[in-house]
Amino acid sequence: MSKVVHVRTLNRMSSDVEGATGSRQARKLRTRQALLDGSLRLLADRTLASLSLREVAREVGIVPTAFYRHFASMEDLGVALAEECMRTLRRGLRQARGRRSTSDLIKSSVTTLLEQVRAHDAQFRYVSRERYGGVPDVRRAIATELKLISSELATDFARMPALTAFSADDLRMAADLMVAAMMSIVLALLEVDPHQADDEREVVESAEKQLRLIALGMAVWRS
Amino acid sequence: MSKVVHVRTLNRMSSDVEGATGSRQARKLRTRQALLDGSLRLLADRTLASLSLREVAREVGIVPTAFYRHFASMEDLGVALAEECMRTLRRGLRQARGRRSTSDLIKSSVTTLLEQVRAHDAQFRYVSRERYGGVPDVRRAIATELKLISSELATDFARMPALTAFSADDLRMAADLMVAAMMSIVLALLEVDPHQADDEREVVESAEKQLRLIALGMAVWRS
DNA sequence: AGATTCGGTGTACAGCTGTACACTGACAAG
DNA sequence: CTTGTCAGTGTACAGCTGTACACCGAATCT
Repeated sequence: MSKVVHVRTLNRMSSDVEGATGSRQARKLRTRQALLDGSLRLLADRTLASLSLREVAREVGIVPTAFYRHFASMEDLGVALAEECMRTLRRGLRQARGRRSTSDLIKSSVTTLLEQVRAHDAQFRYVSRERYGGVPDVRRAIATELKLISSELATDFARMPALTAFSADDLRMAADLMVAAMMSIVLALLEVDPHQADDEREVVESAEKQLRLIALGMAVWRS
Repeated sequence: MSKVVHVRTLNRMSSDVEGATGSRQARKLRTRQALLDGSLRLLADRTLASLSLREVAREVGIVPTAFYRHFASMEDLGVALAEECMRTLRRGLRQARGRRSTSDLIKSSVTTLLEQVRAHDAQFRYVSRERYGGVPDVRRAIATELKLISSELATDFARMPALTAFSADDLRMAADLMVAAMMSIVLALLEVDPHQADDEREVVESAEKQLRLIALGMAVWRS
């Protein structure tokens, strides 16, 4: 409510207000980002398909027709949003892989995953909701990024001395399984209430065991 | 199109036409089922959230307001549809487990899964689409049924001599992982074109390997 | 045979949707 | 200083939505 007035004001006032400063293209970029952020806010517990153009325009405080200055359609917005979210996610995972503690790789992976999910709740919710339910283009965008994550993991596997017995195909297969398991863990984490520390711990422990089970299988695998 | 006329005719004509026969409650049940079937047809490549009451009424050839004689809302219809689909799926899986070939359990499981997916394409699509994207009640209905499948698998595991080393919790954990892997296989199968036999075979083989990897892990697991 | 139930119909309305069209005024370029 | 660009505005409209309301007529009950 107040937000609407806020932004609307920003684009009108001459100066001294953050929203109205910057070059024209900078301002355009800012409202574009506002559209993405506002959509994500509205998508906290709904599907993209059930979100109307007018609604997001209202949320960011622009008139409906102005939406078209930034996106050709809601579907377009959805794709851009998916790409932004997946970029965030992939960055998080890469950073997670970077600080691998030698002590317990799996434990630290799950911990980092938990941190990421809690830090980027809305993004994870959007992606997991649209991954299969969304319009084709959004689905494709997400699938592409997930494939990327999977192959990054596969090349990571390839560098591990313990996994020299794996063929390239099998590395891929194992990475796919690992990613699938992690996605189902993400979904379990999203469903549990963070305030219920016990429930959360239970999910985390089960997740660690599942990954350990897969790792165990990989240790005795022969291509 | 012609369907609309068809059904509309059925409910009007006096006799000799299948649609107008039977007791009143039988007829009611039949249109209720028609609503479920029609919805599933329309949901082939869309979300429940994007499907309107009027649309499904049109599809089955009744007037919009008549919808309320059968369901209180589209959400209600969605829940009923989810339950129906999951019942079908669970029956399929149970039957799959029944005819376990001693030769290769995993291979026959994947084969049966493929058969089931191909036979009940629309149901699988609906469930996997609404599993995370749907309205809360529909999600809950699906989650409940999946938990059931998982625990059926867990009790199955419990009867296997090779898995006596597993605690009850760990059996559950392993079953959850197995179900998660199978769901991701289902999704891969839904995405591949059945006419592209090579692609399909590739997915099947990868699926078998993934399940084998998990089984291998279970074989060397110690609670 | 008469009364009741109830799946189905048709009309109606307010509220929302996407988007076409003409506009304004601050910025950027010449 | 003039001119063009373009993110934003406001109005307008047709089409869709859910659902309230009054009604009908065949199956069912008494």
